Amino acid sequence: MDQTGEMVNKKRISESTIHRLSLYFRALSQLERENNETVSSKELAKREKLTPAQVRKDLSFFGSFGTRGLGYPVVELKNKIAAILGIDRSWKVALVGVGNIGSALVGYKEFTKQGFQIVKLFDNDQRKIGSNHKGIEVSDIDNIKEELTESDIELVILAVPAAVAQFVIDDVVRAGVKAILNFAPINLKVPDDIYLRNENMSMELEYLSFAMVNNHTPRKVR
Amino acid sequence: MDQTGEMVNKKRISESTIHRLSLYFRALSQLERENNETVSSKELAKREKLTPAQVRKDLSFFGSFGTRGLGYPVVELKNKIAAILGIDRSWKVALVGVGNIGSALVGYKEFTKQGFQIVKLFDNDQRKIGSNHKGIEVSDIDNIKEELTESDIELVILAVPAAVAQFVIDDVVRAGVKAILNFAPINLKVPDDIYLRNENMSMELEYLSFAMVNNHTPRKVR
DNA sequence: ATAATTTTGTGAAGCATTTCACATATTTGG
DNA sequence: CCAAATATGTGAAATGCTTCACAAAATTAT
Repeated sequence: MDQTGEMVNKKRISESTIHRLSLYFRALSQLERENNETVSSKELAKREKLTPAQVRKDLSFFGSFGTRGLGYPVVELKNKIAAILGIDRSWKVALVGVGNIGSALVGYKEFTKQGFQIVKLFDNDQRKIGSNHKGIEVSDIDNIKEELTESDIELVILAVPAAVAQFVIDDVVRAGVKAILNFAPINLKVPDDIYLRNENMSMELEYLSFAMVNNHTPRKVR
Repeated sequence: MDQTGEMVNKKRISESTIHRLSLYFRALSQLERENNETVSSKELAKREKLTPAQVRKDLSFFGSFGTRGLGYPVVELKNKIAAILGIDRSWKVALVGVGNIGSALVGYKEFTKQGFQIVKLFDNDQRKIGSNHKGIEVSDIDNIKEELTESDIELVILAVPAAVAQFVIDDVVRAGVKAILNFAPINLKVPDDIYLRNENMSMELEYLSFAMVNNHTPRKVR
C-alpha cells in the first residue's frame, strides 16, 4: 500500500508462488504443532523440497516477515499466509454432483480444515434428492439457480459428468457465483469475470506414465 | 539418437508441456467422436484455451505430425500422443487406503479410460480387509510389501491419512514400485529414483480463495 | 496450371521465473 | 562489548517458457 492506502504496484504474483504459499502454510502448521518458535527459509525449503532463495523471494512479494539472523516467526507467518490466501475466514461451498467423486469430497477433512465448508449439495438423481450426506440434504439440481442465488454461497465445486458440466456451470454462473472448482475432464466456457480452476486427477497419473516410459529425469514434485 | 545409439540431446521436456499433452489427448478424443479427420493448431488451441503457437511448439518437441495447409490427422495424432504419454498400454495399479478418497478412486472411470487399472486394494482397517470394492478384495496393508513384490504392479496410488503416509510409502518403495501418486497432504521422502507426484485438492480451492480475496486478474485455467 | 489461401514447423525475440550472491541486520558466543 | 555466525531481503544474472513472425509446404479456388 502507498500513502493513499491504495494497493499500488501490485506485482503480478505467479500461480506457482500462490501454490507454494499453500505448501508453506502446510509446513508452518506442522512446525507449529512441533512447537517451533521460528523457522529459517532453509528449513522451510527443505520441508517442501524447494530452495531457500525461492522461499525468501516468494514471501518478499508480500512483505518482510523475517528477522535476519533468526528466521521467520512460525505462528505469525502462518497467519499472514492464511490472510494472503484468504483462508483466515470460512467459505461457504456448494457441491454439485453427489456421485463417486462428489461423495468423497463431502467428507474430505482437508477442505474443512482450510475453512471451506460444504453447506449445500445438489444432484439430479431422484434417488439421491432428499437423502442425507454427512448431515446435508441433497437438493434437486433443477433448482440450483434459485437456491444458489438466495444463498450466501461464493464457491461451487463441480463433480458432475463431463456431458452435463457445461449446462450445470451455466446455471451456477447465472446464480452469481464467481469461483468454481471443476472436476469434470472438459474445458468449460465461462465469462471472463469468473474464476474457474480445473482439477484433473488423471493428469498426474499420465505424468507418471510419461516419466516411466521416457525415463524422464526431472522428478521435482508438484 | 546419435551414431552411438544413445539418446543424445534429449531436450528437457517441461512439466507444462506434458500436462498439455494430456489436454491435447482429451481434445483429440472428443474430435474423433465428432468424426473430424483433421484439426488445426488453431482449433486445438481454442478447445483447451491455449495458443496455436503453443500447440505447435509442444508437438514439435516430439516430431512433425501435421500437414501444412491442412492440419493434424486427428486419430493418428491422438495415437502418437498416447504413445508419448505411455497410455497406449494398460498399467496395473494398486490403491492403498480405501477410505473417503480411496473408495471414490476405485470407481473413477477416467483412470480406466486412460488405461490405469486398479487391480489391488490395501487397507489397515479390519472391517474393510476381505471386503469387496467394485470386484476387488481389500488386502491387509501389513502384507503390502510382500504382495506388491510378487505382483506386476508398477504404479501405486496412496490415499491414506498423512500421519501414516510415510510408513506406507516406505514399504511401497521397498517392494520395488517406482511410481507413486500421493493424495496425502504431506511431503513424503523417497529415494531419487522414485517418481512421486502429489495430488493436493485443497491447493486449487486455496487458489480460488486467493483470487477472490485479491481480485487476482490472471485467470488462466490449469 | 496458376494464384491465393491455409497452416505447419521453427529460429529468434520477448517475458517470466528461478537462482545467485551479497549487503545488511540480528543473534549468539566468548 | 566485540567478533563470529546466522539468515533475511533483493537487485542482477541465469535459466526456462511462451509468443512472434515468417519461410516452406500443402491445399483450395479459379
